[in-house]
Amino acid sequence: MTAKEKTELRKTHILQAAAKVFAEKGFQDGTIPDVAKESGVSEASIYEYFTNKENLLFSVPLEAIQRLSEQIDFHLKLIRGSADKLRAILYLQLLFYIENRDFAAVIMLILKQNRRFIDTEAHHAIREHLKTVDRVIQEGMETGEFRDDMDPYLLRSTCLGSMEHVVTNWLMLGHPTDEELLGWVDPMIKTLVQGIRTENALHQCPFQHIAKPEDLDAL
Amino acid sequence: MTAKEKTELRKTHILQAAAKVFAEKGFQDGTIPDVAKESGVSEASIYEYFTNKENLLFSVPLEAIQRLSEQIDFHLKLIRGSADKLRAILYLQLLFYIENRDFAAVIMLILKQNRRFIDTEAHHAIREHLKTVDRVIQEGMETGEFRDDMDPYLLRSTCLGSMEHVVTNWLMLGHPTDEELLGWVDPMIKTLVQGIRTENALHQCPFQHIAKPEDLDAL
Amino acid sequence: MTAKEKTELRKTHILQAAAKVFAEKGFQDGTIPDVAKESGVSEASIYEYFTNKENLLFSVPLEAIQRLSEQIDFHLKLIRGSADKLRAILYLQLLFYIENRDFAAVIMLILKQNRRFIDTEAHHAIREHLKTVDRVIQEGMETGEFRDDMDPYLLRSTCLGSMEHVVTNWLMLGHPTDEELLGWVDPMIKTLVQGIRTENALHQCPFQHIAKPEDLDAL
Amino acid sequence: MTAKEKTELRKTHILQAAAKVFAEKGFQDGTIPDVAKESGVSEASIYEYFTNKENLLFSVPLEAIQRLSEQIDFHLKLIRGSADKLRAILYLQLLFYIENRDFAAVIMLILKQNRRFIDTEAHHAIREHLKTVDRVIQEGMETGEFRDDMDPYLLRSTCLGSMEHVVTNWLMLGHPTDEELLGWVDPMIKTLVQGIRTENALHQCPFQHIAKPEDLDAL
DNA sequence: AATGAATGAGGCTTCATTCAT
DNA sequence: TATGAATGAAGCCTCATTCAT
Repeated sequence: MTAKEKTELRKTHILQAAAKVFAEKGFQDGTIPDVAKESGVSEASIYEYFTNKENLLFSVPLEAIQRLSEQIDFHLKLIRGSADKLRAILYLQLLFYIENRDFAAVIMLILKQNRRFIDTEAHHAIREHLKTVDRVIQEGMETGEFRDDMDPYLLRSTCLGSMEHVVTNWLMLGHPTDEELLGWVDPMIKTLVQGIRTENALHQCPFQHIAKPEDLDAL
Repeated sequence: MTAKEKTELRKTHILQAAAKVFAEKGFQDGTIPDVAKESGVSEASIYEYFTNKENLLFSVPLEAIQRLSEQIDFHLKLIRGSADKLRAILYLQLLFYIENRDFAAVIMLILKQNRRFIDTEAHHAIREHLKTVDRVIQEGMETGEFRDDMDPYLLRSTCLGSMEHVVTNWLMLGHPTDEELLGWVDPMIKTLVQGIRTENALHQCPFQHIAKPEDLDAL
Repeated sequence: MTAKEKTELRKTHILQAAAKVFAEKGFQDGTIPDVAKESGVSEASIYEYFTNKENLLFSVPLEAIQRLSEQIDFHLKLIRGSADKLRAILYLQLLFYIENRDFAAVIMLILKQNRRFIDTEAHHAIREHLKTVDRVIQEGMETGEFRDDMDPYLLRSTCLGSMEHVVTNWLMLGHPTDEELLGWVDPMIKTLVQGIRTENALHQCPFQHIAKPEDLDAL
Repeated sequence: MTAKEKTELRKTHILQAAAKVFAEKGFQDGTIPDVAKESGVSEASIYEYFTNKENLLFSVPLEAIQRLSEQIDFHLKLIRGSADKLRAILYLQLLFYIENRDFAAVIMLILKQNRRFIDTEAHHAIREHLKTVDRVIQEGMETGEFRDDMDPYLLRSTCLGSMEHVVTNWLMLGHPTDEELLGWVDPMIKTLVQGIRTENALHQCPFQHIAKPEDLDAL
């Protein structure tokens, strides 16, 4: 028992080191020797826990994503209103990124780009999480809180894309600060929910002349 | 004259090959030998045109971004209405990505992640482009077409983030098809402009109880 | 214990191979692959022991010089008379060169020419050795065995320069044979100590008219 | 005629550039591109004048050595006394090195180490120069100005070795200054001619017990 | 279980050299 | 004659990975 726990601890330890190294240097520039140094574990030992360098990379977000997912699922049960649920998702996700910056960098900057990541258990967990978001959106449409004349996938993309864009800039440029970042959740949600246009502009949506006729009905 | 043109042609040729290689394999897994093979030029010759592997990478988007930027600037002059202008920007950008898939992949997947890219001429061109977007948003706020109670940076992030998210998925997952992708411009704009909520929900924005008091006025 | 010894042995082994390769081909023409082949060790392994090709080069003479230095210091304690001490120094040094031809070539032909070698631990050891020579000369002047109207640095240069010239030719031209070389120690010392001129010529040193007045007293 | 002169000028120009480059960086680290840049001539053009990089190197000292040799030969005719002649040789050689530092570095530091240099026309010129030195020494022995119980080769080695040692240090360490260096000719000659020992020590040459019996007679 | 030691594989890069103009 | 352009060849070095202890 203690032996197994010890092993598990060591593994976590290596994963944290890997997250830091990969976050700082990227996957290819971050080396196994780097991870060994950072974790204080020998190179050979890393291969006792992970079959591969890539396997190590893919293992970095696994546990974290699951934890985040569970957390979100739990909170969603306590919230009524689709917009509020959306808000909670973004909030918790941002909070998680802030508290686990290295993981965030690995997920947002490195894994996003790796085609093989898609076949991974971690990516499966991400897709599960996406389903949750989809469910919230679906629910919002069904209850009439959200428009139902929009592509749900686009809606999701808009929500997540906004956040990811902001997070990526935060990771790459160090802007804004952690606190400011969290403070942006509400404005972000507000923008998404209310839309850009003013009330006056409500009935003269200027691009509609390009849209297909059936879109007009949707207004 | 012809000699210089030939040289320029060769350079462009190498850049296209590099774009393809890096788009397919990533920066580190794509090798100079790969680019040499793809372009039919010797490895050594590549170094006649580019000082570095990284310099080669950074040169890939340079000309393309400038071309796109000029194109966008030109079209914007012909369009009235901020929303329509936003739409044109997204449309042209998507069109460009579709027509230059490799460049798109290099910009969206590879360079996004490279910290040194920020100090690059190409990145400068990108920042210039961002300024154009900002100007459109600013203009929309000033003319009253857009709400002016929102952070312009967030607005921009929402627009671009949505598109980038979609493009990234298109690049990584091959979904949707090229035609579908272009067809999403209008729905995307619509989502952004109109917001998510229904008319009924207009006056009961559910998350406002968290927002600061002055936000209420803004409604 | 045995493990450490084995490591040390391997290192020495590589150093000997390196000495041979560099002695035969020079530093630049002698390659790491050459050293690998000569030592029967893989290229990569060489980098386990030495950070650099240059570091490998600089490590070649390190241990040898220290050993020689200690040997000389030990013998000097047993000898009276500055000329005899000088003789011992030259003798031991020549003997060492003969017995370690590759090291000799590396020191005399290759390192002599490398400006960065000066900042090296090995070069420090050489400077220590030079101090020993200086001390002998100083002592000879103080005891009255040597003239004290000469620049000690020049005296040292004459002694070492003579030897180095002979050794360099021996290394480059293979002339004279090893035995002959050792046999030259006494004539060399004799030449240095007695000077070139005959007794008759003692008082008509022809170039003195250029020398400073006080030099005349010294005669 | 003018065409030929122009060609000759260009060649000299390249040689000077090569001397500078090789003197500063060594033969291998100094590249043809370096020489091209330094001389303002294209790389390809260098190959119009020299078959090889090594041929370029070997051509660097050729003309200079011949010029120096002729100069020395000329001056020697004007001087009586072997010691004075020796002095003139050292003086002119040092002067030449000082005035042609790059050539000096190439000869002393680079070519000394190159085995193929021996088969070169320039090396032939050097050997001719050595014969001149030998002739002076021989003459000194025959006229009774120099001892004739010494190996002439050793005598020459002592003279040249002393000088080379000093010059090498001057080149590598920048010590002494150019003026000081020339001022050392007389002390150097004095040391060589008079020997190290004092008059008192004349009849108790301490190492003689090792020397062969016939050496005793020489005293 | 943990690791020191060893290496195959391969990438980036540089240059001497050639050739067509 | 002069050179811009092109490249084959090769070296240094790094690292993921294995294996004996």
